[in-house]
Amino acid sequence: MIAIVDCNSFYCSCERLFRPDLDDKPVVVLSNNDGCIISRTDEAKKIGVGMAAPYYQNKEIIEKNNVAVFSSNYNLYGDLSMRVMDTLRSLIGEEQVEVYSVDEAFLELGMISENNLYTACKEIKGTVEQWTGIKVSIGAGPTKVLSKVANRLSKKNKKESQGVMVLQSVHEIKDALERTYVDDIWGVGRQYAIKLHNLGIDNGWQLRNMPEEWARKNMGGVVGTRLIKELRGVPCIPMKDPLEVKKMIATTRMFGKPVFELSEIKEAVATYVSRAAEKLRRQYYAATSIQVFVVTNGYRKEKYEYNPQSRYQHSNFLVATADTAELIQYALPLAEKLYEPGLKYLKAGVILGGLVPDNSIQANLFVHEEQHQKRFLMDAVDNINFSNRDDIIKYAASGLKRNWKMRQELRSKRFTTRWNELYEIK
DNA sequence: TCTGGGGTCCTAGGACCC
DNA sequence: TCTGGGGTCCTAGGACCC
Repeated sequence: MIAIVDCNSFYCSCERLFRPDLDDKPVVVLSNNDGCIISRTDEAKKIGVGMAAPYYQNKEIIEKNNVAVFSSNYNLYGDLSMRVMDTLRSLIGEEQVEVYSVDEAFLELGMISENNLYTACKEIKGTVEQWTGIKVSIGAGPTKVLSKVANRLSKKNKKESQGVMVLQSVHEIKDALERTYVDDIWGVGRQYAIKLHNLGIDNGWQLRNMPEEWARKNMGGVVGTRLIKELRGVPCIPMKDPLEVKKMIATTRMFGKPVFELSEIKEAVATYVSRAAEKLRRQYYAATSIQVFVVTNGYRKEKYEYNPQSRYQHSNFLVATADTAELIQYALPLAEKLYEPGLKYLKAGVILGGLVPDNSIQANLFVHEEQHQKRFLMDAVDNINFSNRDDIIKYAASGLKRNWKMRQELRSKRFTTRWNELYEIK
């Protein structure tokens, strides 16, 4: 059996941890640039705040109801996420936990007897909540897809389920799938949901009973057949090896306000390269390719038209690197190639690909000793930036004025990752 | 004035090989 | 009038996820 542990309104819960006065009040957290609402509590949902909705469209209702609003504080959420995951690992074993996202993890529960599943899940939930202060919901079933179905229902009826739902018997599974619209099934997105409804397939049980061949033709090939099998209780999406390496690392941002000048775009690209390279080094990888892209608001002249268009350029390197200076040298010419005067630029991004573990470069005969020195330099820079302030040491290419920087006006303190932002008790 | 960021997997099609 | 079969690698694009 597989379980999924999911933190309730994760970002909001993190904010509440240091603001207990908000425990029963509506809270929302905004995306970068304070653009969209990306986390909301049940209280906020109840008064009609939309999920993933633009902030400005909800401003009125938010102000009227005294909703607490935060800009996203990823240092804080990342640290608390790690605590939740560490707790899970210590409870059921490192090998049994697959971290699926910042607020979710799959658990392999094969070692727990079927009769004890519910109790075990309750215990896991209780311990995580007690140790970290973050509330979670747990769903369990014979496959990942069914565990997600269970998890969703457990959240929907919190009182009745007490945040834990286990699907074991055929009868339980049938009942759960009949109560779940296809739209709410993991792996069915907007496009497929429309297609399914048009065919009269509305709930999970109906979908489960479709032939695999049909799914192969109509729901993205093998992806579709896997989904049907999982709904039938046949595991097809295995647990991932925790040691598996990433395939790409991206840093992309909307600008705080639209940008027109090449110089500003180059500054932003250099800055994003620095961020991405930091992530790369933190995981002991190096990259062999880079992709730079920009998003413009399109060619149409109509006012306020939101019609984003992206353009890409990429290049490959002969020798993998994790050196910021070198990566900047690859990236800037790409930015120049992308630039076309007169357009309005909304966003830029950098994607590092072809990742390899960086010890494989050190083994490369053709790498000069100097490369290793650069790695020491980078480590020193990373340490200083991390322990003091982001970008206290940075490359000149990434700019000093940074007019394009994103807005983050309502961010809470980084209580758990910065010495000078520790929680104060007076 | 204002709409996030960071990922994964799969497929089709082209270039190339013997 | 006629032109194989089998394979790999790469990229772009589409769908999905949180």
